[in-house]
Amino acid sequence: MSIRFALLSLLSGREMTGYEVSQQFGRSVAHVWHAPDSQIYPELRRLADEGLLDVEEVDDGARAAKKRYRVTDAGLSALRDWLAEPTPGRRQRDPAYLKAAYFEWTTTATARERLQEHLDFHAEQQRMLEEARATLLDRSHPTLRRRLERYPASEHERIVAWKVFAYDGLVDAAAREVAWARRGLELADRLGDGLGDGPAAGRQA
Amino acid sequence: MSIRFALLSLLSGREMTGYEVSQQFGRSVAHVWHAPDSQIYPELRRLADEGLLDVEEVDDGARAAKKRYRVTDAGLSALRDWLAEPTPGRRQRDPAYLKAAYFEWTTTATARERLQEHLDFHAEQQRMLEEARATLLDRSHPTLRRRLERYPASEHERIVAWKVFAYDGLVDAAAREVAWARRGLELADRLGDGLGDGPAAGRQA
DNA sequence: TTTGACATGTAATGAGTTACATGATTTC
DNA sequence: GAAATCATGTAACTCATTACATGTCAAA
Repeated sequence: MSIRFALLSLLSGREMTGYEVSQQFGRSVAHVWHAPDSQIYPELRRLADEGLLDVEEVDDGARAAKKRYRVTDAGLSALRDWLAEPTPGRRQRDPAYLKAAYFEWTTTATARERLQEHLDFHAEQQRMLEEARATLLDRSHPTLRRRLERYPASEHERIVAWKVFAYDGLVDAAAREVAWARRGLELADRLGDGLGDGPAAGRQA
Repeated sequence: MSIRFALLSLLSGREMTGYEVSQQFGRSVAHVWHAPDSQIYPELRRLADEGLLDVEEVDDGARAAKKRYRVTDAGLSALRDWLAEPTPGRRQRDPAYLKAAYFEWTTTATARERLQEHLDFHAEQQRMLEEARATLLDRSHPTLRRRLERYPASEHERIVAWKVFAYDGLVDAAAREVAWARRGLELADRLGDGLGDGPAAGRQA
């Protein structure tokens, strides 16, 4: 259900067409909440149907009719209500950890592959997040700039501070995953090639 | 799709009835992969239908007929194949971070509530995970004990090491969430009560 | 002339959640 | 006699994923 609030959050910065939303989404909110186009467009329509967004058909003649969305007062108030609601505790559900806990069933070589994969993925995530964090800090992030323009300078620090805080957490999380995978690779080294009688060898007692 | 592998993983330790699975699940695998009963029972049946589990109806007279499940060779090989598959990269999707990035739309007091909630939740998670990790390390964890009994002592280290490694990562992750929430509370202190012209006050430029 | 960006989706499927249903037995 | 534990699910729903569908315009 958060997809709608991710969209309201993004649109709270400025009005956008559906296409812009789908583009901007990837460059900003997606770092905290991923969603594909096939979820974005229908949800925009639903939000409009419920009066949380205003739609304006922008017919620029030639091109396909685009729609410009703007958050309504009802939309803002839904956003505030959501922020004021307790956040349901997140369920543990990461396949990488599930696999790791049962690496006994595979060879050390395979475990190493999975860990290297994990390392590469989160190192790349970390890089992207650090980059985004930097453009927030120096206020060069385009979506943020447009957002700040609407508020007095006295508010800017507060707005930026929370976003940087969120990104700090994400960068840390990615770095932690990288470190974990590294420790796993070291453990693989210590365990050696796993030859022997173990479950990994396919024999059971 | 990981629910089936979570079940195969658990049952790879020893055979169990559906009820035992649902109980043990909560005490072991659930730390890495949460699932409610309503997902467990139907999935056990599906796994049996596909030949990855053997079922034996245990009719102990009085009680309702229980079913004892045992992993088949096909089941073990499915488990190994899954471990050998690349793990799809995880999507960023934590409502706590989404909210934090848009705390500008609420008061500092509300932000503080959300952060305290986050802190409490993950502190409790950390406590539980540390406890579980300790019982793995000293081999007193009942599910682990039964598992180890089936293998020669030379294999024990390897089996335990990966599990402890997985739990290490989870403990770290929980600790990191706690630390993040703490930094957020400090930020809330620095930002003060957020009175003023900001979006949180309900006025837009 | 082909590629890529613009622009908006639908359809089918799969995964996960919540709430409910049922009845026996053991323990207090 | 009531409550907890044993034992197994179904049904309805929401949420998310994957794959596909359609067509225009601008630039190389």
